[in-house]
Amino acid sequence: MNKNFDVEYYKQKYLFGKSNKELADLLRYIAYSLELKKQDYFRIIAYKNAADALEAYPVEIYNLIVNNEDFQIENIGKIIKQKLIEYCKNGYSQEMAEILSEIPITVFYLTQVRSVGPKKAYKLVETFKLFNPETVYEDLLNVAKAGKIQNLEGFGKKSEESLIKALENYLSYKMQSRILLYLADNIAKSIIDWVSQNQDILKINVLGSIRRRCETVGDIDIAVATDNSKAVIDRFLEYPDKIKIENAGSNKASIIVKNNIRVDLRVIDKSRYGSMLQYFTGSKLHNIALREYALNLGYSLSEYGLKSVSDKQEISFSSEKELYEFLGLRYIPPELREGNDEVELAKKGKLPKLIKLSDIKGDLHIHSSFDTQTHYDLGSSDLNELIEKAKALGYSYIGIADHNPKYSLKQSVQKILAERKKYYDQIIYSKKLEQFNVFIGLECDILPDGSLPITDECLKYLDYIIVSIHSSFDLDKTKMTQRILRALNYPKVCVFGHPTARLINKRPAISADWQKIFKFCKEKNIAVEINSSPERLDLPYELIKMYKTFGVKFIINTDSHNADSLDLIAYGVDTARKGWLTKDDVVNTNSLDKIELWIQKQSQKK
DNA sequence: GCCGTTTTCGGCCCGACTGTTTTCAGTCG
Repeated sequence: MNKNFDVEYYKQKYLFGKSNKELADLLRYIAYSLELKKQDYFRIIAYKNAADALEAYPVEIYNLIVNNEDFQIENIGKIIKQKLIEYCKNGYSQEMAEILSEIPITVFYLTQVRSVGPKKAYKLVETFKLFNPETVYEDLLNVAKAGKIQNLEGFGKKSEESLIKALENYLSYKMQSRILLYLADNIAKSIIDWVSQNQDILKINVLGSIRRRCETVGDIDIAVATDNSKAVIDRFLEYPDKIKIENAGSNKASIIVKNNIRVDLRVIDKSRYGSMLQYFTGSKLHNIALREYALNLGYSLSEYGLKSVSDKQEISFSSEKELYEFLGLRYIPPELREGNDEVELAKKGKLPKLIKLSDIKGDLHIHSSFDTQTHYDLGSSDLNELIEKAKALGYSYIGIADHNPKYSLKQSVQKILAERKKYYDQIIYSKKLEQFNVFIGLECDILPDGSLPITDECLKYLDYIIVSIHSSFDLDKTKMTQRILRALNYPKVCVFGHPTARLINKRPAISADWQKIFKFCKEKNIAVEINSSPERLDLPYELIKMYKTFGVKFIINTDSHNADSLDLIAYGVDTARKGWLTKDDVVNTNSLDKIELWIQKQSQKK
């Protein structure tokens, strides 16, 4: 018997990985396995739903399980939960192994290729004996290139060609993850600018995860309202920076652009535009919740509108607002549509009034070009340029938080900070600022033991300190928590900078007892930073939402290294909105005198 | 297998696109 059919093979420890995404794939493979064995349709659906829910769940459940912490996820009931627990604790689950073992593992591998589902994968694996998991993609590619696939029943020349492309694509891009929101924004803007030059466009919007302001984006979706869909789609297909056209119909077309990003354009008449906008903005979980809610009112919800269950009458909506209002709901901003409890709260009228970009009155995490002899990058703009930019943004204050000088310079650290203060004070004085202030801060490393690389004598040259982690990211949870708490206890600390220290797609969040840390921040009046840098977006929105209920205050900063980057504050505001924050939750929505008072108070504390 | 303001049984979303077919299957979102 081939090893892939053997239960023992599927008992290799963590054969499918530990992340939520990988665990979700594992559940999907079980669904595929059941599908191929023609088992109960709804049992299959149940595994797929569980997989979707797990993939959308914000906390890595592997960590929860190994720490014996409980979790409740919609659509994951007792049975699947128990299997996940068994898999995470033992490295495999007996029952899962049994279900999977009737199908070669290479079948599951092939389902990762676009346009290949379980049935095609199974047929290909069986026909061409593709049992080697190490080389299955290359093996199939060779078979396809040899022209052997077009003769298979249900396949043809075209499907052979598209399979070759899909495989080549998969092989060249399989290492690539979802792109950052910031990059997706730029691509989407360029395409929208191009398409919008067509005269037949009545409305155009970006949909999906970009519109919900998710930190990363898989595909880019765009909606257009028009009476001439052919002209709009033709224009879209002529987009000059496309790599290829994926498909093109009368209501929808897809192209591939740089970074192997797929862009879908959906076209609809003006009268039903609101329904389409709502439907394809998602998220999937939000739509499920909304659909259930609508069904209770006697309507079935689709991308075309509502259909009365009783008399089949269709109702269309030209705007999203009308749709939500018709259902008796307050308008739900796209950022909140993640399938938590937003539908329920919209019904009760209890959605928060989300913070807006215009609420921001200043930015306290800016790096200037003054040479503090740090071992990090300096900023490239000087204080004059930063003040001008901040004024242009309508700010009342900024805080310069350069990196601390190198730790090895011990004796001269104080001297560098003294010179810096003198230099800044001169600029501030000479500019005769009115209704505007500059705070002189410092972004200070939290050393591995929780101490800070400055002496008490340095404090007199500083208005405030941001503490943040730039090294030793993998301490265990207990040590990391102690480390952070010690640093937060230093005098003049006002801000805990980029708390999880994650870099999206590059470095995972540190492990720490956030509950303990944020409670401490609340007690000490320390603001928890929402760092707007597109590759950080740290604190992540899930944690913001979770710990907002503690009453801790947040601050949205850019961590800018040049004046232009002050504009990126919008990404921090998006993240705050996604974390359900209001103006009152964020300290830098406060006026200058309130901020001055807060900073003074922090410096008087021991 | 999941879920419950119809709660322990009996329901569970569905339309578009592609390709191969000649009325449908597979895949995707």
